[in-house]
Amino acid sequence: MELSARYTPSDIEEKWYSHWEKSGYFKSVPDDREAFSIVIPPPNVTGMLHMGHMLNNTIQDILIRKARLDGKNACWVPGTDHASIATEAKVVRWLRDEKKLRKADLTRDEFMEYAYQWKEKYGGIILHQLRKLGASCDWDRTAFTMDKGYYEDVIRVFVDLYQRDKLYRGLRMVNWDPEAKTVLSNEEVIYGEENAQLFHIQYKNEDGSAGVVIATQRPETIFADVAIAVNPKDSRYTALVGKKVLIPLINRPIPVIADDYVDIEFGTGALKITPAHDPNDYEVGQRHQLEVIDTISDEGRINDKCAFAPIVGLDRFEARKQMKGFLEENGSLVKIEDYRTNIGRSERTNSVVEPKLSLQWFVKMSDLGVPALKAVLDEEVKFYPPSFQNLYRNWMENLRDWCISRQLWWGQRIPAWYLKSEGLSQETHVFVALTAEDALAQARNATGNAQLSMDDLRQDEDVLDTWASSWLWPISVFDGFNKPDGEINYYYPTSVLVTGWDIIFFWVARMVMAGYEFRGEKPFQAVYFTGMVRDKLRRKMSKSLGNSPDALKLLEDYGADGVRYGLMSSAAAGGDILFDDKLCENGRNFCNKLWNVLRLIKGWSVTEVPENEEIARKNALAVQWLTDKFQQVLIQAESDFTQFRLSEALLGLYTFIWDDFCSWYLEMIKPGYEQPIDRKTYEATIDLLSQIMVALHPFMPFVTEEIWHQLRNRKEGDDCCAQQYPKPGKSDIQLIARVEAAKNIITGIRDIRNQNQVKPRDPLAVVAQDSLAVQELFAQEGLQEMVMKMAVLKSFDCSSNEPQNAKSFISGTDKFYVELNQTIDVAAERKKLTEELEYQRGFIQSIENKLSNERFVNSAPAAVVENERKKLSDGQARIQILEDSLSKLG
RNA sequence: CGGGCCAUAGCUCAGUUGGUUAGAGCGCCACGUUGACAUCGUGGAGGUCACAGGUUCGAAUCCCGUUGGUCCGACCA
Repeated sequence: MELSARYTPSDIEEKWYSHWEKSGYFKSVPDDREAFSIVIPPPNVTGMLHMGHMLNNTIQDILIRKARLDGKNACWVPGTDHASIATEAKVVRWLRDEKKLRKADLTRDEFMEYAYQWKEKYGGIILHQLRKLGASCDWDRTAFTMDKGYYEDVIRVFVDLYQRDKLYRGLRMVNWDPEAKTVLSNEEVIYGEENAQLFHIQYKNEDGSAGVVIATQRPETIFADVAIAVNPKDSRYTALVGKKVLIPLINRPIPVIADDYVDIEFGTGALKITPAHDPNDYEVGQRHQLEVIDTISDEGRINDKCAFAPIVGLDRFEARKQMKGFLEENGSLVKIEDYRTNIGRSERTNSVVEPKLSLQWFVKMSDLGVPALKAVLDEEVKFYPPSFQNLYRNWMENLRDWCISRQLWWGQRIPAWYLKSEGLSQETHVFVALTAEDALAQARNATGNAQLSMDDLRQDEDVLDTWASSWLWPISVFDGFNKPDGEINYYYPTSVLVTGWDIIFFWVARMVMAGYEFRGEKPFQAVYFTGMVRDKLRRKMSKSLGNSPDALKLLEDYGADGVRYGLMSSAAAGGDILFDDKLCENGRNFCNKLWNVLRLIKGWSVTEVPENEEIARKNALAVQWLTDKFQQVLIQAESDFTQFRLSEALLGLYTFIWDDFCSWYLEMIKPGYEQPIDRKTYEATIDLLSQIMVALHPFMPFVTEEIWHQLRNRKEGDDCCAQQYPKPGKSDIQLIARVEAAKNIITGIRDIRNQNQVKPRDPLAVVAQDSLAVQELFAQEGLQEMVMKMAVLKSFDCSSNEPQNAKSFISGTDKFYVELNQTIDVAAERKKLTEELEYQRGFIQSIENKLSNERFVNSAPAAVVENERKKLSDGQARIQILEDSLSKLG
C-alpha cells in the first residue's frame, strides 16, 4: 500500500484508541505484579478540556504508559468532581433556559433530580475529550464525588470527625458571596488591588460640638456602627474616651472606646467599629462586649436593621453612591480621598465578598496539619520540584480552621439535625448522625422525650464544600472506607499525584491530611507539580481574556501526539509554559519525520547479500554504533523518568531519533538510488526502529503504535503499547567515541564544501595528515567507508605529504586536507588560521594557569587534573598544526 | 510589611553532587530540491550566565548584599 507523503493523525488516532480500549490494556485488577496507580485530579464536572488539563493529563498518561511498559500493574483512575457552586449555577441556568423553571419553585429533591439529569447529559464531556488526547485511563473505574458510595463516605467522615471533636459548628466571621448566596473558604477569595474612595465623616458630640472624624471606604455601613475606637496612647482623643458621639443622619449615640488595635498613624486615628461587617471590628466588639447590628442581607442589600430608611432595600454599592449625597447635604462629609485597596472577590462569581457573621461548620485544622506537614518535610511525600515544600510549609504553619459548609443544594447535605422547636440559628441541640433515625434517637435521648418524631426535627439545609469531598479522592475511589482491607491495600498509597501548584492548598495539603487521618498513611508517594499554561505574553489563560486556544481544535490541527510533544517539550516540572502553537508544530513535524522514516524503509528492496564488502563493513559499523548509542540514551531516559524529568527524557529521545537515527544512521546505511539493502542491515534497522517506537510510546502513543504495526505484520495482541520497555544493556564507549570523531571529520569536510561552494554531490578527495591517532581511528572496521559515504568522497588517504590546492581543517588533534580545484585565497586563509590560533592559545593559557597552580594539582581529583593535562596536550598539538600551516602559507 | 521562586543566546528554556572558554528548540544568515521528509537537508553566526562582594585550587552552580521580575501570605479605617 502506498503511504501518503505526510503523516495524517486523524486517519489513525481513533482507530488505535478504540483498539487499545477494546483490548482491555487500560484495565487494572490487583494481581501479583507491582502496582503503579494514579488518581486523576478530578476535573470539574462542568468543565471542558483546556490547556491545563491537556498538560496535566499528558503527564499522567506518560507516567502510566511507561509503568505499563515496565511491566507494572498500571491503574489510572479517572473521574470528575461535582463542583458545587459552579455546577449549581449551571443547573439553575439550564433549568431557567431549557425547562422554564426557577429554583425557588422546586423542592430540594426535585432540584437534585434535575441536577443529576444535567450531570448525566453534560457531565461526561471532558472525560470523552481526554480520550482524544490518548489518556489511558481505566474507564471502568470512572468515579464522581457525588456517586452514591462516595456520598456516603463523605457523610461518614463528617460524622466521624464530629464525634472525635475535630469538627464543629460555630458563629464566625466568614467570607460571604452575595451572588451565590453562600459562604466561601479563605482559599476561594481572590484579592486584588482596586480603586476605592475613603470617606472622611464627622461624628459630632452629643452637645453638637465637633466630635471626631473617621475615615471609611464603606459609608453605607455607618448605621451598623456601635462605637468609635481610638488608640489609648493617642493624646488627641484622650478627652473623648468614655464620651459618646452621634452617628450622622440618625444621631444615634455610640461610645468612644480605647483599643490598641487602632493605628494612630492611619487615616484620622479614629476608627468606626462595625462588628457585623468587618472581621477586625468584630474582634474589637467582642473585647468590649458591644452589640452586633447586621444591616446587610444575604443578597448584599441594605436590610431593615438599618435605621436610615432612604437606603433600605438598596444594593450595598448603590447605597454607597447615595450616601455621598446624604452626607454632603447633612454637612457630615469632610472630604473624599481616592484610595487603592485590596478587594476580595469570589473565585466563582467574581462578586465582592462580604464579611459576614454566620453560623457555619468548620474542620479543626491544627491536629490534621501536623502529620501532613511532617510527611512533606521528611520527604515521605516527595515534591517535584522540591521547591514547593516551602510554599507548602508556609501555609501549613499558618493553618486556619476550614469552613466546609456551603449554602447550596448541590453537594453532600450536612448530616446534622436540629429541633424544630428551636429557632433558626438559635439551636442549642445539634444531632450529627449517619441517618435521620440515628439523629432522632439521639434527640429523644438528649431531650428525654420519647415522643419526639421525625417531624420535630429538621436537617441542616446546607451542603459540604466540594473540597471536603475531593480530599477523600485517593481513598474513596478504591472504596477504602467501605472495604479498608480490599483492593485499596494494593493501590494505596498511589504512586504519584500530578496537579497544578495553584491547588496545593485546596487539594494536595488536604488529601495528605485525609490520608493520615483516615488511613494512617500518605495518599501518594510523590507529587508532580505542573506549571500554569500561559500565553506568549505570560498571561494566565482565561475565558475572559479569550487567550486560550481551543483544545480540541489543536488536537485536530496538530494531532494528539503533536500537541503532547508541544506541551511536554517545554514543561519542566513546576515551570510555567508560555504556550505557542509553534510548540505543537514542532511536535507535528516530529511525527512527520517519523512517518517519513517509515516511508524510506518501506521503500527499500532487500537482497540477501550485501553488494560488496565495503558496504557490509560500513553497515555493520552503523548498526553496532546505533545500538550502542541507543543503550546510552535509554540509561539517560531511565534516570530522567525516575527523577520525573519528563521533558528531558523526551528531548533525549527526540535528539537521538532526529539526529543520530535519521541524520546519521539512516544516511550511513541508505542504499544508492533504486539500490537494494542487505537483509541483515534491513532487519536490524526494523528491530531498532521498533524498539525506539516502544521507547517513545509513552510520549507519543498514536504515531508509535501506527509505525510499530507498519514495520512488520504483527500478531494479534502484539501491540506497541503492550511491549516491554527496552532495558538498557552494555555499550562500547570507545566505538561510540570513534564514530563521534568520524562525525566531526565529516562535518569539517562539509563545512569546507559549503564555504567553497562545492556541490553536495561532487565527490572530493581528502587526505589525512598521517599520525598514530588517525591510524588508530581508521583501524576501526567500516569507518573509512562510512566517512567516504557521508562526506561524499572519491578518495581518502593517509599521507605525510601535503596536497596542493587544498584547504585544511583540524578535527581533534589531527589535520585534514580537502583538495579543491580552486586557487586558495592566502590572505583569507591566514586570517582564519590566525583567529583559530588565538583562540587555541587562550584556551591552553587558561589550562596552564590551572596546572601551574600547585593547590589545584594537589587538591583537585586526579581525574580532573588528568583531563586538564589531556586538554593541554591536545591544545598544544592543535597549535603546532596551526603554526605549521601558517608558516607554509608564507 | 513578611516569605517563596526566578534572572543564562533575539525569544522560550535546559544546565543533575562546584571541574572543557556554557547547551537545546524556535528565530536569524548562507547554500541546497528528480533522491523518505521544504512539516526537509548541510553549514554558520549569536552569551562578561542581572550587578557587586565572599567561600574555593576552581563558581552559571554554594554564601551574602543590590537591582529587576513574579507569586504567596498578613495588614488594609
